[in-house]
Amino acid sequence: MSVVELSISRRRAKPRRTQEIIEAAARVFAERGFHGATTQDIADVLGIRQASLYYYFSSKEDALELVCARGAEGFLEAAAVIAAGSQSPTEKLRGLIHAHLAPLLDRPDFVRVFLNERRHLPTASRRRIAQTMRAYEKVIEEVIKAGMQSGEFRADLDPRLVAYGMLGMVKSVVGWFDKPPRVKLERIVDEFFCLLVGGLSASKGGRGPTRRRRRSPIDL
Amino acid sequence: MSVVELSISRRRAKPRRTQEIIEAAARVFAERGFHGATTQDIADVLGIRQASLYYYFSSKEDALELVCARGAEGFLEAAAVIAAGSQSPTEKLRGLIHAHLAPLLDRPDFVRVFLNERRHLPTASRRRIAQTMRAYEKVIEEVIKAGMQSGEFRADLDPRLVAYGMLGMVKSVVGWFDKPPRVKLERIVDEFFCLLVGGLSASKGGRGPTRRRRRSPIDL
DNA sequence: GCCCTTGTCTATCATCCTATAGATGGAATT
DNA sequence: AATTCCATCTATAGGATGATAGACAAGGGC
Repeated sequence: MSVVELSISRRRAKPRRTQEIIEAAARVFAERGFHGATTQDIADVLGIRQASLYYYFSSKEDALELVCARGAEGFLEAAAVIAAGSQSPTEKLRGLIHAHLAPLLDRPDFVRVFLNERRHLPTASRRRIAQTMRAYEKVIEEVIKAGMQSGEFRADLDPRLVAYGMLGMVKSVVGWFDKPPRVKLERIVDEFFCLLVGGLSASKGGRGPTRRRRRSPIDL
Repeated sequence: MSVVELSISRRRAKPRRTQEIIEAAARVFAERGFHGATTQDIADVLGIRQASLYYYFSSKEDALELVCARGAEGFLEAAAVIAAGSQSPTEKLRGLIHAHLAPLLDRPDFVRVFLNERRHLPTASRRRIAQTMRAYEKVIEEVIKAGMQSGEFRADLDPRLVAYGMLGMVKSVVGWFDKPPRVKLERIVDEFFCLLVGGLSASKGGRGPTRRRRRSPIDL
């Protein structure tokens, strides 16, 4: 068996099970927090022995890194693509909200762990993620700034605070979106977008962006 | 010494030091999370022995309860007072934002622990706090509903989602308000209020609430 | 001077938890 | 059929951690 074949079979065989292991870790970390969770808890979810986990990761911290990596995956990239596009700042804002919320649908636990437990990562990877997130915030801030400069957004607010406010709003969704009563994610995007752009006040002449009533079949 | 005097002297003597102990616990819990923190860490902050802590609380969990209790203190009450007042919904909204942020000034660590670590409380107190918080959310939702019914707020948004959005926004402040570059809390209130009520869009006739330029000497 | 209270200390236990080492059984490969 | 590889197991080391028990020093009231 050649080296190439070996690495291929490794890439075929391991990932399936490894994925399951990491998913279990994500679930447990999300539920109890990193330090509140034991490797035994993870093993229980999988129905295997605690020590068997170490075949897949080399330490509990390592498992956290794997989970966080997947939880953080794509945020910056997706935002950067949207920001670099040719839409108006208002349209971009909608895209950014949507892009931030979309990962909650397919990997909520990973996102949760990434958001809540990343501070427990070893210094190196924590720094790396922090840097990525700063860049992410920057992207959003720049879109807001652009909108202010183009006259599309009001210019009397601090773009950084607006960015933080919006981020806080969307980040908090992870805490309740899958608890009853369940709200369709697309509706959250819609409402938050309208709220952010148009504001709560009814006393407006030309009210912000017209609300999209129905959306194209698959947009998510 | 009568029973009454005894209980008075207890309430005079202990609280000073007890306060310091709980403050240390709050600091450590805020920094490392409940399970990530050890009683030794708390003792180190105080410069005493780990075992000495147990003179002040009976278990680590008990310490968490004390910290969380103080962190949660007053939120619901302050909001209820504002909601019951005679101001307009718009004014009330400003008050609610302010009331939520104010505790960050004098006890940020307690609030942090309350927000991030309350899930690790023993079931009983966790339930109690959860209930209080639901009531708190309800108060905010009702103010928003009232504004919609009075025609002061736009009525095409889901009041619950608006409440969640606003809460997410203000809750996130605990994560960055005391990191450089520091922003005066009153300014955060102001900007978030304007953003929420007026929206980001510049295309409005009568723009939401006029921004308060200078505020009365002491409002906090 | 005596005694009680208060706050802290020393010493220690028992438990829990991560991580390692090496064995085992079955599947795949040769 | 023999060998190798993979995934899991058993057993356990080793350390950290929460908590208890009891000693002790300082200070105030009697």
